[in-house]
Amino acid sequence: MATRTELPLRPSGPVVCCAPMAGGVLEAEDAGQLARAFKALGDPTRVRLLSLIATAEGGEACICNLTEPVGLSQPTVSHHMKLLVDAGLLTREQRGKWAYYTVVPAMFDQLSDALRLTR
Amino acid sequence: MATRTELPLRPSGPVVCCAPMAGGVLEAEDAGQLARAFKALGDPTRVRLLSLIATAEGGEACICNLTEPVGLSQPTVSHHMKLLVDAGLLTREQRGKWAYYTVVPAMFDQLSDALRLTR
DNA sequence: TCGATGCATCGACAGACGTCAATCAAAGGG
DNA sequence: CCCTTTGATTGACGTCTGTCGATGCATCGA
Repeated sequence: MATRTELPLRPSGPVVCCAPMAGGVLEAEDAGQLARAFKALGDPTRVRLLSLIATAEGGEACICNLTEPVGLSQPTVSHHMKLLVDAGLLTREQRGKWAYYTVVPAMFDQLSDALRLTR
Repeated sequence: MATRTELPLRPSGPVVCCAPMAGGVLEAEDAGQLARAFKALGDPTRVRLLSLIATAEGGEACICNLTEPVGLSQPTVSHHMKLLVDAGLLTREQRGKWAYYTVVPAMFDQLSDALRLTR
């Protein structure tokens, strides 16, 4: 395809996402991929959850560590976490009774690059 | 803690977005600022519009240049453009009959930085 | 002055979203 | 084995969002 002036899409990347944004005009599919990820970031609660996890000891946190800080019910927090995992921003690992969540740096890198207008 | 892995925001940007976030977890207000901007990016049509403008001749475009590429009605395109302007991602300038839209690089820089986990 | 053009606004509507209480499922501990 | 703990799922709710057609408001050309 002719589109590839910037915000390149790594076909071989570990994470499936994103070919933006100032290069050729983004086609519908690429725009959809990007928008899906950004939509997950478009809620203040989810931004706080990500911030909490990223700054937590060991870079991980379980639901029980997150419910109180954000001041929402446990089902709501679980709901947001699922969205973040589905968006590829977090990974989930079950250890015993607890579910530990960790950020996916590669995804953040890709999104960060997607917003860079200059090469 | 020692390594500052967080979702930071540059407080010194020329664009009004996002208060300085003192050291650790993002507070509610800061998270809200960030989320507002990302929410504007959370729609495929808006991502395409931004891409179209960023790659356009002279870095600007009017509604009439955007309606056909995205395949939506003029009112809908105007609606999206207003959201993008309100989010600080675009500026609008009326010249004669036409309204020209341009991207705001500083805002993209800020958001890009906010997604960087490593300092 | 009149008609055409470019956009914004309005009103409406279907679908998506954020939230909660209630419930369910699995893992540990006694 | 129960009973507690942790977290996911379900069902319901009010609100927000994306889209359109119709309309209003400037600006320009004739």
